[in-house]
Amino acid sequence: MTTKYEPEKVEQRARDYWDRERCFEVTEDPDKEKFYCLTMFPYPSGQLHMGHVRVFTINDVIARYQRMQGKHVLQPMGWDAFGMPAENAAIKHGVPPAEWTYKNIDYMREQLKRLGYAYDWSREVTTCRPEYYRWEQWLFTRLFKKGLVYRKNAIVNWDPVDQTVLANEQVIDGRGWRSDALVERREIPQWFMKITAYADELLDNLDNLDGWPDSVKTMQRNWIGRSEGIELSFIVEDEEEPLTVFTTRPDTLMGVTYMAVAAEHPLATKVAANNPDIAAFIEECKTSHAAEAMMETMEKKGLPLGISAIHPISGEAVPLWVANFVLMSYGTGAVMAVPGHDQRDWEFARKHDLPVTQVIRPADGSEIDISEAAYLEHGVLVNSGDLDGLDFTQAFDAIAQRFEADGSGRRTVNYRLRDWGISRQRYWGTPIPIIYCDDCDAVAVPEDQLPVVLPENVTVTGEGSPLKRMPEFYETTCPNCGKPARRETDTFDTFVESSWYFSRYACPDNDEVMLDAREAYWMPVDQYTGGIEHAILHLLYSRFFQKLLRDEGLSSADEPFTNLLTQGMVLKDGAKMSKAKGNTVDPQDLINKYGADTVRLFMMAAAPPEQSLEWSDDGVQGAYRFLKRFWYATDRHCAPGTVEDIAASTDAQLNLRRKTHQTIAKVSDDIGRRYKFNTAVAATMELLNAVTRFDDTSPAGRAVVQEALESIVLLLAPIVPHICHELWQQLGHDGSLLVAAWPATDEAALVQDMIEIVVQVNGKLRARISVAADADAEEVKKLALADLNVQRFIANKVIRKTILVPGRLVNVVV
RNA sequence: GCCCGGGUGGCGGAAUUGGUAGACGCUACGGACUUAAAAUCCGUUGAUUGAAAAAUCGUGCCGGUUCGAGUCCGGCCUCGGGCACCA
Repeated sequence: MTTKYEPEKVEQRARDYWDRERCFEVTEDPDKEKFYCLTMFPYPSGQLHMGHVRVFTINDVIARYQRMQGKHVLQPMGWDAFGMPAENAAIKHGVPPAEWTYKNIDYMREQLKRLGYAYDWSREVTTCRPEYYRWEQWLFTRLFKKGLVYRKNAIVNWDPVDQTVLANEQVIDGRGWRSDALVERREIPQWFMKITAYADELLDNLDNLDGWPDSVKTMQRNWIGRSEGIELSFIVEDEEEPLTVFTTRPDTLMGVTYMAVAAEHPLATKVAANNPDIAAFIEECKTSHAAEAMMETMEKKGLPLGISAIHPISGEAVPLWVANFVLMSYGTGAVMAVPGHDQRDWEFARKHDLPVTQVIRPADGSEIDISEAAYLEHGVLVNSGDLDGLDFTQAFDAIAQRFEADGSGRRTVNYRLRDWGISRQRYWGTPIPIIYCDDCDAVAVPEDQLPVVLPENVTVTGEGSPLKRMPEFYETTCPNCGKPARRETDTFDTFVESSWYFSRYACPDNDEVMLDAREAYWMPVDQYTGGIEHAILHLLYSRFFQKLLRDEGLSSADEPFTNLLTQGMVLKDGAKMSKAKGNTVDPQDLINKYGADTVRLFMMAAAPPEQSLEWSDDGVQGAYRFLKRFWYATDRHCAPGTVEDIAASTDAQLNLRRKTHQTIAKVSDDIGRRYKFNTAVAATMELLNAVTRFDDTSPAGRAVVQEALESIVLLLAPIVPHICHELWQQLGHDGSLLVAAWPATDEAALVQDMIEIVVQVNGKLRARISVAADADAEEVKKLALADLNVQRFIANKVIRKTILVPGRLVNVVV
């Protein structure tokens, strides 16, 4: 008699067991080897989407596998609970963001539990709770006193109708997403964290992150963008202040034919005062988008300012332009243009009939035509007076010395990385703990007045932050002088919360200190898994925060994440699934229909973790069918009763045993080293197929099947834990599968007498031959040449050479 | 525009260090079982040629290195991610 596979019931029983036994709650145990296994925590958007299921399942598989390896595994879960969607929902439905968020969290927590993830729920962290964000407010005030946070003006997207600051994604074709008004660039004062102070360490430490993908490290290196160059000053006619520029190519200095400043540059502002054309141009630049991608792709425009700088070597006048592609926030807001040796300068010069001068020639003496394109390579200087003939390094040094001698320039290092602007003019975020006093300026909220609690019962309209309309929030007194003062109403960028939550999981209940001794036990995270879209910002900010925490004496770890796995996106219709695009797929339907194990299995079988995965409803059936086959195969095998331990003897029995141990070896490598869960699933499917085909109910045959099925249960336990929990007991085991050890490969079972060798002639496959596993090279070649089909292709030809790849192939070259 | 990835049958993917291209699964088709359907089981499934044995072509495009290239090199095309206020 067979029992039906009913995933709903099977999974309920497994979950009840794990809950009852508190299987996944861990405490610090110095005698055990810890393994901290973490995914990027989710934003509580309402329901889980396929991207969540993918990343959480990947991480759960690793956590459960490591546990079977005997590690003491911590896998926590929490909520990145502040953010824009809650405000958008509030505008749309009139529900306060807090209420909406907590409701979503409750629903999504149940979904996660239904999926059977091995989380230690006792450590749950929710970033919108004061007991969490108070500590980042506290850290902020410490950094403020240390000088690592400061205030300066920065450009934002301003919606003049809604009277509010817009995120880049809320600007659509230059217009506000709700008001449809033309968006303006506006400068407002904002708080910044000095990430640039750690630029070199963030860059250098990448070399030690062996457990990170090269692609992510490369992206971060390029993002930091360290470049060595010279900062030098040009005297501007009739101006007191010289114009300072940074260049990595001082060797091209004699090729400077014009200079350009940003629209926001003081020189441009000054000229605009008496020049309506320039004023209009600057005004036009104000309506452009704040995002760099937009700046880089828009048409390069500029106007001559009508004033000139003096070339510091030749003494010639160099015309000054204002241009929309020069960024005020990068470098000095001014550039020297060398159209002969910079492609963008070249194109701009062509368009505006500015002279193009060649000052570099190729070192190999080849001819170039500067009128066709800019020559970008390093070479030898020409048309540069006494610098002619120098190479790049010599010219760099000569020019650096010349400027350093008279104090008008210096060698310096420039970074593409900018300081991190953390102010947001939004309500649903951590209040920035600053008080503004007319006499004392900006004052940090004293420690004993923290946290600054965000009021949760508010109405959000979409026109500015509700905090600005709440005197009961912003009216306060100066902690310094006691006079009436005003609280900061801006909140933190939500990346602040996600930059240290992984440490807080170690001690989420501590209301005395930010981090305690438990942090030292668990940190750093051994395995961090998350989307590739976070390759730069979140991961770089988290690395930065780790260094801040270390330098505050709160942690001893230099880096937060030892090993990083970046999973690809789940795409729908070729695009990233996102709340904004509304192309999400709700996995709940699939869970209801097939159970969590089927969904987990399908996600793992469909693609390797690092690749993006185009979502399709097909294929889930296959995963479900496999689990049913697995269930019935075990059921059928167990029905006759106890299995005796009898050694395999027939060829078929030995073959199945070999397949079993080949599979153990393969899956161990796939999960433990390669993180290729799709091929691990395929291998166990092959093994089950072999079990199903194996037709031998003799005592020895049943013993071999018992071993094969037990192996499948153990190998699949991390991926489909519920069904394995039940089948493990059915196979006669009393204890929990969770404490079972990962299976070991029996090398003796892998031994084969005969192996297959491929025979090629001139690299083309012509035959497969069977040879003794211990046959020597000559014997294999002899057998290869003796094959009839091989003979057809080498007949009447001279064998020039024979290549033998031991155990694999022979290639006969004729 | 710049940086980082990807492109293999009808589809998702496999091929781990330059050595059998298409494992495993899905779909489709054929068959078994059934009064019937569902479920399940068995078989076929890159293209072309062939009765078969087998042969030729084939991993986005063009070229190169090699006895041998999906894999390495050069140049393109195309799709995806990131570009600092989506998370």
